Amino acid sequence: MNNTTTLCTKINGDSEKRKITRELLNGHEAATQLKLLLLKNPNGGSSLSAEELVANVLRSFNEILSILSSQNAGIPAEDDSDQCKNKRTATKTARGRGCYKRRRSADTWTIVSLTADDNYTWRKYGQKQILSSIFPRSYFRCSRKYEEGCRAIKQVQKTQENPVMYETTYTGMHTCKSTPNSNNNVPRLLLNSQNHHHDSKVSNEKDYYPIISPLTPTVTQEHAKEDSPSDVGDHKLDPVWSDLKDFEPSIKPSINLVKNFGMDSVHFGTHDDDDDDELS
DNA sequence: ACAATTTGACCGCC
DNA sequence: GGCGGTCAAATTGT
Repeated sequence: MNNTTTLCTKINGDSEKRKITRELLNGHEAATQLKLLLLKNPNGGSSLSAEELVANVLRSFNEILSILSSQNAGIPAEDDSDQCKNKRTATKTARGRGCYKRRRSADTWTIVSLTADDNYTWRKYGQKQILSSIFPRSYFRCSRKYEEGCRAIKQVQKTQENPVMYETTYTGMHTCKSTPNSNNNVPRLLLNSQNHHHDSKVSNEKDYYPIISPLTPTVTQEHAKEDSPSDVGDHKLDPVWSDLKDFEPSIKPSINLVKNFGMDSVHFGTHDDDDDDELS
């Protein structure tokens, strides 16, 4: 894969490569054990519990993402919206409406999962019907954007191939200090199972959230340029599990899904676009 | 009353 | 000019 090659060129040093490889393998192994665990035998031949395995998977990928993010750390976030006000002035939009600059080369990470939920609080700011898909694309930004200047945004869209799956593209890292959940690295799939409401803060997502456990997100990094996606690694995967609590009694893991957690489905790619574009 | 979402308009990029 | 991303007023929810 060229993407992988491209990624490796950005890794600083062999030790990090080795670490990434190790973590990928570790995560893969944990996912495999989890698959076995969930498929049939409660103990799956593993000495670890499902929660431990999941935590292991998450930890591995978080570590990787953290490493990757460190490649790009230190690139300062640009201030929102002010400069565009200068640029665009008041000819059309006195308050700067429509005044923005696209973020073409920010870090983007795509997760294909059975849920788009996560533990961050997102504020929906738009939804559009996209030509390439019959399903609308929803746009979210971190609810702490204005409080803490957090620049994380995400796009959520059902996949056409498999409408129960959601493709969530995260752009930029969380610069807010919000800790989405106190159980940051502890999957909650077996916790709080009684309630059945997908009331993440993003209410409209629940319109098409599946009530199926998001067992195996496919993570794709499309860009790795300006911000470090560590937040993505630190927290974003967790959310995936948050909906499990709703589905816990009837988890029916899919082999197909599980296999997505194999290394083959973790795609890290980079786009070499210019990186001066920013959201307004 | 405040917060979050919806939705049409606006704008940049291709 | 079309498409996709963002803004913000209006609407809805808590």
